[in-house]
Amino acid sequence: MVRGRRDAAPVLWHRKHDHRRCFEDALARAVSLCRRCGARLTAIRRRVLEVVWQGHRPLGAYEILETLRAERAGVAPPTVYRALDFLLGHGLVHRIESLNAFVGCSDPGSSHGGQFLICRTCGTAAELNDRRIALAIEGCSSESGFHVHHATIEVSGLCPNCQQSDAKVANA
Amino acid sequence: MVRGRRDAAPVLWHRKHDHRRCFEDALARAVSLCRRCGARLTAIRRRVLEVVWQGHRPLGAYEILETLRAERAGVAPPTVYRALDFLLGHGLVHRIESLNAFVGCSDPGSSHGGQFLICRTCGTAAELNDRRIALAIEGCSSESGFHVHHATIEVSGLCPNCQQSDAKVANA
DNA sequence: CACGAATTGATATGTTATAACATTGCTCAT
DNA sequence: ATGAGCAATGTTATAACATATCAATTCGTG
Ligand SMILES: [Zn+2]
Ligand SMILES: [Zn+2]
Ligand SMILES: [Zn+2]
Ligand SMILES: [Zn+2]
Repeated sequence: MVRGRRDAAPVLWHRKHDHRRCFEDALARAVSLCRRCGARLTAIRRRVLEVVWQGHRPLGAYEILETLRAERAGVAPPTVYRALDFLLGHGLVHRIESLNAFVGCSDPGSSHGGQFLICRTCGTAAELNDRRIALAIEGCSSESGFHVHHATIEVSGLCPNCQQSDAKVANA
Repeated sequence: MVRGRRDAAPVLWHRKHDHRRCFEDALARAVSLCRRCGARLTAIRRRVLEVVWQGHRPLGAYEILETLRAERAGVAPPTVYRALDFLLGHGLVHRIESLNAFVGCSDPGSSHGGQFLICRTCGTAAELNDRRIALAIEGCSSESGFHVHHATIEVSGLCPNCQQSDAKVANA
Protein backbone atom coordinates (compact mmCIF):
# COMPACT_ATOMS: atom_id res chain seq x y z
CA MET A 1 0.00 0.00 0.00
CA VAL A 2 1.19 3.48 -0.85
CA ARG A 3 2.32 5.55 2.09
CA GLY A 4 -0.47 8.13 2.53
CA ARG A 5 0.57 11.74 3.12
CA ARG A 6 -2.96 12.66 4.16
CA ASP A 7 -3.62 10.54 7.22
CA ALA A 8 -3.36 13.59 9.48
CA ALA A 9 -6.76 14.66 8.15
CA PRO A 10 -6.07 18.17 6.87
CA VAL A 11 -9.69 18.95 6.96
CA LEU A 12 -11.00 21.82 4.98
CA TRP A 13 -13.02 23.36 7.78
CA HIS A 14 -10.24 23.80 10.32
CA ARG A 15 -7.95 26.38 8.77
CA LYS A 16 -8.72 29.55 6.93
CA HIS A 17 -9.01 28.21 3.43
CA ASP A 18 -7.54 30.04 0.43
CA HIS A 19 -9.80 28.59 -2.18
CA ARG A 20 -8.33 30.65 -4.99
CA ARG A 21 -5.06 28.87 -4.40
CA CYS A 22 -6.81 25.53 -3.80
CA PHE A 23 -8.61 25.87 -7.14
CA GLU A 24 -5.52 26.82 -9.13
CA ASP A 25 -3.45 24.03 -7.60
CA ALA A 26 -6.13 21.51 -8.49
CA LEU A 27 -6.18 22.65 -12.11
CA ALA A 28 -2.40 22.63 -12.32
CA ARG A 29 -2.29 19.10 -10.92
CA ALA A 30 -4.87 18.00 -13.47
CA VAL A 31 -2.96 19.50 -16.38
CA SER A 32 0.27 17.90 -15.24
CA LEU A 33 -1.33 14.54 -14.59
CA CYS A 34 -2.99 14.46 -18.02
CA ARG A 35 0.21 15.48 -19.74
CA ARG A 36 2.11 12.67 -18.01
CA CYS A 37 -0.31 9.96 -19.06
CA GLY A 38 -1.06 11.31 -22.52
CA ALA A 39 -4.72 12.06 -21.79
CA ARG A 40 -6.33 14.96 -23.61
CA LEU A 41 -7.73 17.53 -21.18
CA THR A 42 -9.77 19.31 -23.85
CA ALA A 43 -11.48 22.67 -23.43
CA ILE A 44 -14.82 21.15 -22.43
CA ARG A 45 -13.29 18.69 -19.99
CA ARG A 46 -11.17 21.37 -18.42
CA ARG A 47 -14.14 23.70 -18.11
CA VAL A 48 -16.24 21.01 -16.39
CA LEU A 49 -13.37 20.41 -13.98
CA GLU A 50 -13.21 24.15 -13.24
CA VAL A 51 -16.94 24.31 -12.58
CA VAL A 52 -16.79 21.31 -10.27
CA TRP A 53 -13.91 22.95 -8.42
CA GLN A 54 -15.72 26.27 -7.94
CA GLY A 55 -16.37 25.10 -4.40
CA HIS A 56 -16.29 22.02 -2.23
CA ARG A 57 -19.98 21.35 -2.61
CA PRO A 58 -20.81 18.39 -4.87
CA LEU A 59 -22.63 19.53 -8.02
CA GLY A 60 -25.24 17.63 -9.98
CA ALA A 61 -24.60 17.05 -13.68
CA TYR A 62 -27.50 19.32 -14.57
CA GLU A 63 -26.14 22.13 -12.40
CA ILE A 64 -22.89 21.89 -14.34
CA LEU A 65 -24.91 21.82 -17.53
CA GLU A 66 -26.68 25.09 -16.65
CA THR A 67 -23.36 26.81 -16.08
CA LEU A 68 -22.02 25.64 -19.42
CA ARG A 69 -25.20 26.66 -21.21
CA ALA A 70 -24.88 30.19 -19.82
CA GLU A 71 -21.53 30.44 -21.59
CA ARG A 72 -22.23 28.59 -24.78
CA ALA A 73 -25.44 27.54 -26.54
CA GLY A 74 -26.45 24.02 -27.43
CA VAL A 75 -24.73 22.09 -24.65
CA ALA A 76 -26.63 18.88 -23.91
CA PRO A 77 -26.48 16.31 -21.11
CA PRO A 78 -24.17 13.88 -22.94
CA THR A 79 -21.54 16.59 -23.21
CA VAL A 80 -21.41 16.95 -19.44
CA TYR A 81 -21.62 13.23 -18.71
CA ARG A 82 -18.86 12.44 -21.17
CA ALA A 83 -16.59 15.03 -19.61
CA LEU A 84 -17.42 13.67 -16.16
CA ASP A 85 -16.67 10.12 -17.30
CA PHE A 86 -13.27 11.25 -18.50
CA LEU A 87 -12.53 13.07 -15.24
CA LEU A 88 -13.76 10.13 -13.16
CA GLY A 89 -11.65 7.75 -15.21
CA HIS A 90 -8.52 9.77 -14.55
CA GLY A 91 -9.29 10.20 -10.87
CA LEU A 92 -9.79 13.97 -11.12
CA VAL A 93 -13.31 13.97 -9.69
CA HIS A 94 -15.35 11.67 -7.48
CA ARG A 95 -18.98 10.76 -7.71
CA ILE A 96 -21.00 11.15 -4.50
CA GLU A 97 -23.49 8.31 -4.70
CA SER A 98 -25.77 9.53 -1.95
CA LEU A 99 -26.27 12.86 -3.74
CA ASN A 100 -26.02 11.88 -7.40
CA ALA A 101 -23.40 14.58 -7.63
CA PHE A 102 -19.74 15.17 -8.42
CA VAL A 103 -16.88 16.82 -6.57
CA GLY A 104 -13.23 17.52 -7.34
CA CYS A 105 -10.69 15.04 -6.02
CA SER A 106 -8.38 16.67 -3.53
CA ASP A 107 -5.51 14.27 -4.17
CA PRO A 108 -5.53 12.86 -7.70
CA GLY A 109 -2.85 10.40 -8.62
CA SER A 110 -2.79 8.66 -5.23
CA SER A 111 -4.37 5.56 -3.71
CA HIS A 112 -7.99 6.67 -4.03
CA GLY A 113 -10.68 5.17 -1.94
CA GLY A 114 -12.76 8.28 -1.76
CA GLN A 115 -14.09 8.81 1.74
CA PHE A 116 -16.25 11.87 2.33
CA LEU A 117 -17.58 13.87 5.23
CA ILE A 118 -20.61 15.73 3.89
CA CYS A 119 -22.29 18.49 5.86
CA ARG A 120 -26.03 18.21 5.58
CA THR A 121 -26.46 21.92 6.31
CA CYS A 122 -23.95 23.71 4.09
CA GLY A 123 -23.36 20.85 1.66
CA THR A 124 -19.57 20.97 1.85
CA ALA A 125 -17.81 17.66 1.22
CA ALA A 126 -14.35 16.98 2.67
CA GLU A 127 -12.29 14.10 1.37
CA LEU A 128 -10.57 11.95 3.96
CA ASN A 129 -8.69 8.94 2.58
CA ASP A 130 -7.90 7.62 6.03
CA ARG A 131 -5.97 4.41 6.23
CA ARG A 132 -7.75 3.23 9.39
CA ILE A 133 -11.14 3.22 7.67
CA ALA A 134 -9.75 1.46 4.62
CA LEU A 135 -8.10 -1.16 6.84
CA ALA A 136 -11.24 -1.75 8.89
CA ILE A 137 -13.22 -2.35 5.71
CA GLU A 138 -10.56 -4.52 4.13
CA GLY A 139 -10.34 -6.53 7.37
CA CYS A 140 -14.07 -7.18 7.73
CA SER A 141 -14.41 -7.98 4.06
CA SER A 142 -11.62 -10.52 3.94
CA GLU A 143 -12.96 -12.20 7.08
CA SER A 144 -16.11 -12.77 5.06
CA GLY A 145 -14.13 -14.04 2.09
CA PHE A 146 -15.10 -11.00 0.08
CA HIS A 147 -12.63 -9.44 -2.35
CA VAL A 148 -12.88 -5.64 -2.28
CA HIS A 149 -12.90 -3.71 -5.52
CA HIS A 150 -14.12 -0.31 -4.43
CA ALA A 151 -15.50 1.12 -1.19
CA THR A 152 -18.07 3.92 -1.17
CA ILE A 153 -17.86 5.79 2.14
CA GLU A 154 -20.04 8.84 2.54
CA VAL A 155 -20.59 10.22 6.00
CA SER A 156 -23.42 12.68 6.43
CA GLY A 157 -23.48 15.01 9.41
CA LEU A 158 -22.59 18.50 10.62
CA CYS A 159 -19.32 20.28 9.89
CA PRO A 160 -17.66 22.34 12.65
CA ASN A 161 -19.02 25.62 11.25
CA CYS A 162 -22.57 24.41 11.06
CA GLN A 163 -22.44 22.95 14.57
CA GLN A 164 -21.64 26.46 15.82
CA SER A 165 -24.49 27.95 13.82
CA ASP A 166 -26.87 25.39 15.25
CA ALA A 167 -25.76 26.19 18.80
CA LYS A 168 -26.35 29.93 18.20
CA VAL A 169 -29.86 29.32 16.91
CA ALA A 170 -30.62 27.04 19.86
CA ASN A 171 -29.48 29.75 22.32
CA ALA A 172 -31.43 32.54 20.66
CA MET B 1 -23.73 1.92 22.19
CA VAL B 2 -25.93 -1.15 21.99
CA ARG B 3 -24.16 -4.47 22.35
CA GLY B 4 -24.05 -5.89 18.81
CA ARG B 5 -24.92 -9.55 18.38
CA ARG B 6 -23.68 -9.52 14.78
CA ASP B 7 -20.00 -8.61 15.04
CA ALA B 8 -18.99 -12.17 14.22
CA ALA B 9 -20.00 -11.46 10.59
CA PRO B 10 -22.46 -14.28 9.85
CA VAL B 11 -22.02 -13.72 6.19
CA LEU B 12 -24.57 -15.04 3.85
CA TRP B 13 -22.16 -16.68 1.44
CA HIS B 14 -20.33 -18.98 3.84
CA ARG B 15 -22.97 -21.44 4.94
CA LYS B 16 -25.61 -23.22 2.98
CA HIS B 17 -28.38 -20.69 3.16
CA ASP B 18 -32.00 -21.73 3.79
CA HIS B 19 -33.62 -18.75 2.18
CA ARG B 20 -37.12 -20.00 2.72
CA ARG B 21 -36.50 -19.80 6.44
CA CYS B 22 -34.55 -16.54 6.08
CA PHE B 23 -37.51 -14.98 4.25
CA GLU B 24 -40.14 -16.18 6.70
CA ASP B 25 -38.12 -15.05 9.69
CA ALA B 26 -37.70 -11.60 8.17
CA LEU B 27 -41.44 -11.27 7.62
CA ALA B 28 -42.20 -12.48 11.12
CA ARG B 29 -39.76 -9.98 12.59
CA ALA B 30 -41.38 -7.19 10.58
CA VAL B 31 -44.88 -8.10 11.70
CA SER B 32 -43.80 -8.28 15.32
CA LEU B 33 -41.84 -5.05 15.15
CA CYS B 34 -44.75 -3.17 13.59
CA ARG B 35 -47.20 -4.53 16.11
CA ARG B 36 -44.97 -3.41 18.98
CA CYS B 37 -44.69 0.18 17.76
CA GLY B 38 -48.25 0.50 16.47
CA ALA B 39 -47.25 0.87 12.82
CA ARG B 40 -49.61 -0.43 10.17
CA LEU B 41 -47.98 -3.04 7.97
CA THR B 42 -50.72 -2.88 5.35
CA ALA B 43 -51.17 -5.36 2.49
CA ILE B 44 -49.23 -3.23 -0.01
CA ARG B 45 -46.40 -2.51 2.40
CA ARG B 46 -46.16 -6.14 3.37
CA ARG B 47 -46.16 -7.23 -0.26
CA VAL B 48 -43.35 -4.79 -1.13
CA LEU B 49 -41.36 -6.12 1.79
CA GLU B 50 -41.91 -9.68 0.53
CA VAL B 51 -40.78 -8.76 -2.96
CA VAL B 52 -37.66 -7.05 -1.64
CA TRP B 53 -36.91 -10.14 0.44
CA GLN B 54 -37.30 -12.55 -2.49
CA GLY B 55 -33.53 -12.59 -2.58
CA HIS B 56 -30.51 -10.74 -1.28
CA ARG B 57 -30.10 -8.75 -4.45
CA PRO B 58 -31.07 -5.07 -4.12
CA LEU B 59 -34.10 -4.28 -6.30
CA GLY B 60 -34.90 -1.01 -8.03
CA ALA B 61 -38.27 0.59 -7.31
CA TYR B 62 -39.40 -0.08 -10.87
CA GLU B 63 -38.48 -3.75 -10.62
CA ILE B 64 -40.71 -3.97 -7.57
CA LEU B 65 -43.37 -2.05 -9.48
CA GLU B 66 -43.33 -4.59 -12.32
CA THR B 67 -43.86 -7.44 -9.90
CA LEU B 68 -46.82 -5.69 -8.29
CA ARG B 69 -48.34 -4.83 -11.67
CA ALA B 70 -48.23 -8.48 -12.68
CA GLU B 71 -50.49 -9.23 -9.73
CA ARG B 72 -52.74 -6.25 -9.75
CA ALA B 73 -53.52 -3.59 -12.37
CA GLY B 74 -53.05 0.13 -11.95
CA VAL B 75 -50.12 0.19 -9.56
CA ALA B 76 -48.10 3.36 -10.08
CA PRO B 77 -44.64 4.50 -8.93
CA PRO B 78 -45.91 6.50 -5.92
CA THR B 79 -47.45 3.35 -4.48
CA VAL B 80 -44.09 1.63 -4.43
CA TYR B 81 -42.14 4.64 -3.21
CA ARG B 82 -44.62 5.25 -0.40
CA ALA B 83 -44.35 1.68 0.77
CA LEU B 84 -40.56 1.89 0.58
CA ASP B 85 -40.60 5.13 2.61
CA PHE B 86 -42.60 3.38 5.29
CA LEU B 87 -40.27 0.39 5.34
CA LEU B 88 -37.17 2.61 5.37
CA GLY B 89 -38.62 4.67 8.17
CA HIS B 90 -39.16 1.59 10.31
CA GLY B 91 -35.74 0.16 9.51
CA LEU B 92 -37.13 -2.83 7.61
CA VAL B 93 -35.26 -2.12 4.38
CA HIS B 94 -32.14 -0.21 3.41
CA ARG B 95 -31.50 1.92 0.38
CA ILE B 96 -28.32 1.13 -1.56
CA GLU B 97 -27.19 4.53 -2.80
CA SER B 98 -24.69 3.26 -5.32
CA LEU B 99 -27.39 1.20 -7.08
CA ASN B 100 -30.53 3.30 -6.53
CA ALA B 101 -32.00 0.13 -5.13
CA PHE B 102 -33.49 -1.39 -2.01
CA VAL B 103 -32.73 -4.46 0.06
CA GLY B 104 -34.24 -6.05 3.15
CA CYS B 105 -32.60 -5.28 6.47
CA SER B 106 -31.17 -8.41 8.03
CA ASP B 107 -31.41 -7.09 11.58
CA PRO B 108 -34.23 -4.59 12.02
CA GLY B 109 -34.74 -3.06 15.43
CA SER B 110 -31.02 -2.79 16.23
CA SER B 111 -28.38 -0.05 16.01
CA HIS B 112 -28.36 0.33 12.23
CA GLY B 113 -25.55 1.81 10.30
CA GLY B 114 -26.07 -0.24 7.21
CA GLN B 115 -22.79 -1.54 5.84
CA PHE B 116 -22.93 -3.63 2.69
CA LEU B 117 -20.71 -5.98 0.75
CA ILE B 118 -22.09 -6.04 -2.77
CA CYS B 119 -20.92 -8.57 -5.34
CA ARG B 120 -20.49 -6.94 -8.70
CA THR B 121 -20.98 -10.25 -10.50
CA CYS B 122 -24.03 -11.87 -8.89
CA GLY B 123 -25.43 -8.70 -7.30
CA THR B 124 -25.88 -10.18 -3.85
CA ALA B 125 -25.65 -7.72 -0.97
CA ALA B 126 -24.61 -8.84 2.51
CA GLU B 127 -25.18 -6.59 5.48
CA LEU B 128 -22.32 -6.29 7.95
CA ASN B 129 -22.91 -3.80 10.79
CA ASP B 130 -19.38 -4.20 12.10
CA ARG B 131 -18.42 -2.16 15.12
CA ARG B 132 -14.80 -1.70 13.97
CA ILE B 133 -15.86 0.10 10.79
CA ALA B 134 -18.30 2.30 12.68
CA LEU B 135 -15.62 3.15 15.24
CA ALA B 136 -13.01 3.96 12.60
CA ILE B 137 -15.42 6.34 10.92
CA GLU B 138 -16.57 7.92 14.16
CA GLY B 139 -12.94 8.35 15.20
CA CYS B 140 -11.77 10.02 11.99
CA SER B 141 -14.83 12.23 11.88
CA SER B 142 -14.52 13.52 15.41
CA GLU B 143 -10.82 14.24 14.86
CA SER B 144 -11.98 16.55 12.11
CA GLY B 145 -14.60 18.13 14.34
CA PHE B 146 -17.36 16.56 12.28
CA HIS B 147 -20.54 15.32 13.95
CA VAL B 148 -21.75 12.11 12.30
CA HIS B 149 -25.41 11.67 11.51
CA HIS B 150 -25.39 8.73 9.10
CA ALA B 151 -22.68 6.73 7.33
CA THR B 152 -23.20 5.19 3.91
CA ILE B 153 -20.84 2.25 3.50
CA GLU B 154 -21.14 0.21 0.32
CA VAL B 155 -18.30 -2.07 -0.64
CA SER B 156 -18.25 -3.38 -4.18
CA GLY B 157 -16.26 -6.48 -5.06
CA LEU B 158 -16.44 -10.24 -5.53
CA CYS B 159 -18.23 -12.64 -3.20
CA PRO B 160 -16.61 -16.01 -2.40
CA ASN B 161 -18.78 -17.87 -4.92
CA CYS B 162 -18.01 -15.51 -7.76
CA GLN B 163 -14.26 -15.58 -7.02
CA GLN B 164 -14.40 -19.36 -7.58
CA SER B 165 -16.33 -18.92 -10.83
CA ASP B 166 -13.75 -16.41 -12.03
CA ALA B 167 -10.93 -18.81 -11.24
CA LYS B 168 -12.64 -21.63 -13.18
CA VAL B 169 -13.08 -19.42 -16.22
CA ALA B 170 -9.46 -18.30 -16.01
CA ASN B 171 -8.25 -21.92 -15.90
CA ALA B 172 -10.46 -23.05 -18.78
C1' DC C 1 -73.11 5.75 12.03
C1' DA C 2 -70.23 9.90 11.58
C1' DC C 3 -65.88 11.92 12.07
C1' DG C 4 -60.98 12.85 11.25
C1' DA C 5 -56.70 10.84 10.03
C1' DA C 6 -54.05 7.75 7.41
C1' DT C 7 -53.62 5.36 3.26
C1' DT C 8 -54.06 4.59 -1.52
C1' DG C 9 -55.37 5.83 -6.47
C1' DA C 10 -54.48 8.49 -10.45
C1' DT C 11 -52.26 11.79 -13.31
C1' DA C 12 -48.69 14.57 -14.34
C1' DT C 13 -44.18 16.11 -14.01
C1' DG C 14 -39.42 16.62 -12.36
C1' DT C 15 -34.66 14.81 -12.17
C1' DT C 16 -30.76 12.00 -13.48
C1' DA C 17 -28.48 9.26 -17.06
C1' DT C 18 -27.71 6.91 -21.52
C1' DA C 19 -28.54 5.18 -26.45
C1' DA C 20 -27.88 6.03 -31.12
C1' DC C 21 -26.19 8.14 -34.92
C1' DA C 22 -24.31 12.37 -37.38
C1' DT C 23 -20.54 15.62 -37.65
C1' DT C 24 -16.16 17.68 -36.83
C1' DG C 25 -11.33 17.92 -36.57
C1' DC C 26 -6.95 15.89 -35.98
C1' DT C 27 -3.10 12.24 -37.27
C1' DC C 28 -0.71 9.61 -40.16
C1' DA C 29 0.53 6.55 -44.03
C1' DT C 30 0.47 6.92 -48.89
C1' DA D 1 -1.74 17.24 -50.43
C1' DT D 2 -5.19 13.58 -49.51
C1' DG D 3 -8.27 10.72 -47.60
C1' DA D 4 -8.86 6.68 -44.31
C1' DG D 5 -9.08 6.12 -39.39
C1' DC D 6 -10.04 7.60 -34.92
C1' DA D 7 -11.23 10.35 -30.91
C1' DA D 8 -14.19 13.95 -29.51
C1' DT D 9 -18.30 16.44 -29.81
C1' DG D 10 -23.11 17.66 -31.48
C1' DT D 11 -27.92 16.37 -31.69
C1' DT D 12 -32.10 14.06 -30.77
C1' DA D 13 -34.60 10.98 -28.35
C1' DT D 14 -35.56 8.11 -24.56
C1' DA D 15 -34.62 5.29 -20.43
C1' DA D 16 -34.49 5.08 -15.45
C1' DC D 17 -35.41 7.00 -11.03
C1' DA D 18 -38.34 9.95 -8.04
C1' DT D 19 -41.91 13.32 -6.42
C1' DA D 20 -45.99 16.75 -6.43
C1' DT D 21 -50.79 17.15 -6.25
C1' DC D 22 -55.35 16.23 -5.44
C1' DA D 23 -59.22 12.94 -5.30
C1' DA D 24 -61.09 8.70 -3.40
C1' DT D 25 -61.08 5.20 -0.08
C1' DT D 26 -60.22 2.83 4.22
C1' DC D 27 -59.64 2.49 9.21
C1' DG D 28 -60.02 3.19 13.97
C1' DT D 29 -62.67 5.64 17.33
C1' DG D 30 -66.39 7.89 19.79
ZN1 LIG E 1 -10.77 24.88 -1.71
ZN1 LIG F 1 -21.63 22.78 7.15
ZN1 LIG G 1 -31.81 -15.31 2.68
ZN1 LIG H 1 -21.23 -12.96 -6.33
